[in-house]
Amino acid sequence: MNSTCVDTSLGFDLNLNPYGHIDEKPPKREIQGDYIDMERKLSLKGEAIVLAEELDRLMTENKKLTGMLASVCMNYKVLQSQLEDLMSRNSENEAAKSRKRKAENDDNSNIHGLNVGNTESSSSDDDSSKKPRETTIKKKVSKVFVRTNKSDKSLIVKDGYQWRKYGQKVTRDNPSPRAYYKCSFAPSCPVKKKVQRSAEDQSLLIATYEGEHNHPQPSQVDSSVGSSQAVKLGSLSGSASISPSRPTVTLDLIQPGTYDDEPKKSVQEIDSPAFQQFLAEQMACSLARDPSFKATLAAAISGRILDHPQREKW
DNA sequence: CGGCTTTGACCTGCGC
DNA sequence: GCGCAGGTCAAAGCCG
Repeated sequence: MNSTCVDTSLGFDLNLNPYGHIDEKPPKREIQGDYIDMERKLSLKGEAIVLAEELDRLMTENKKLTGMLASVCMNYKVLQSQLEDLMSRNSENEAAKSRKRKAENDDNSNIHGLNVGNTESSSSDDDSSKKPRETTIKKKVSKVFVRTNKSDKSLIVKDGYQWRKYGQKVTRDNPSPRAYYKCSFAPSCPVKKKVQRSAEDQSLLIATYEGEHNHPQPSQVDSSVGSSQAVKLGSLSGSASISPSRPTVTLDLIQPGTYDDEPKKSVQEIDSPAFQQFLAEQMACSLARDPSFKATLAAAISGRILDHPQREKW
């Protein structure tokens, strides 16, 4: 996610004093000497001064807010880098675990991310009159975390592709079963998907994708309405599938207050305004938890408060 | 009736 | 070689 700092400069150009400087006098009118007119002039001048002061105050506030936003952006970037660091460490641990068990012999193909679904027999395959196992061929592996409701027991992760479930197992280190899916859109598509609830967080579904689709996303083919979603999802999952070292994306698909009516939130909802709003709230929440952000905010607020009485006595 | 899910059996790799 | 655990197969059942 690119953090683009929006220029919040409000551009206050209220044109409060069309005559340039506040002391600059307006064109003379011929009714000088009239007492009422003098009074009006004086009050107008005072009003102009007040407005100019207000303008000055707003500009200062604008500057402060811009500064605050810059600091928020900076904090966000720091948090993002920390998160990435944490995620990379986690996936390294995971990779080390799996290496123990698998004793991989396929590092070469991993480097290039090729050989996806390639079941051609190699020289060592001569003795395999059995089915050619794809487990010996390294594929692109990506993980996607999908947050669902704890009460939702289904192991369904909607990602725009068609999947056929071909197995389910209860694994040793996790009480919740793991579901196995194959891509059913194209018979030749080698992509497999494993879906299991996180042992630590039952509301978190972990979908592990193996391989790459050799066909476009079904929803992309279908309709123009679905295509916009499909494109977005495509880019999303793309960002999650580059390398096994940092291949994770978390989708928090719970929308407050709406889940009970619609238990299976799909990934497609990331495009909805409600999701965007929720995302914004989550970001705000994350930022609020950051001590440095709090300090910056407190400094800005206290500065604002201390500033205020000075202005009020004008 | 075709496609999908379920589920027990089977296969394979690994550690001991 | 044996046992264990993960992964896959395929028959049976379900559903639209």
